[in-house]
Amino acid sequence: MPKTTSSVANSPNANRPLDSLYARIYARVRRIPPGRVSTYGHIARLVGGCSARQVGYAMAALPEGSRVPWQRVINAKGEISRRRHGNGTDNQRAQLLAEGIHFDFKGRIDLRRYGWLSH
DNA sequence: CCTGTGACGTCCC
DNA sequence: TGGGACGCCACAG
Repeated sequence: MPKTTSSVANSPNANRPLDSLYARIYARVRRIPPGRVSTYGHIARLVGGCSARQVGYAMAALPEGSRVPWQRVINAKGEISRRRHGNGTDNQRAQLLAEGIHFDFKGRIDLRRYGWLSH
């Protein structure tokens, strides 16, 4: 067994997905219903043992066409977080609009209205 | 091993 | 209300 921690997909726990941290993050994200959103930090606290940044990494690591509703995870300010590489933000906004989520004039989502928190 | 980076969050002014 | 500084930490090279 190699000492170094490899990537998620190649991790030694790959055949035990529910034991991997990323899988627990994904499981939590899957529970956000359509038309609602949660935040990176909130998911991190619910899962436990990880930071908001890691949740962002987990979302970035999702393969294209994943069943995980990553578009429902936004930042604590109610904004769609900007990718450094690529333009996935437009896609995310379009998907959320399609779910009936309203963006204010500054492009933000009202978490008091759409936030799926404490779940 | 060391360093830079990033789909974040909290504080402070 | 807004923007910058800083903390954070897994990953990749």
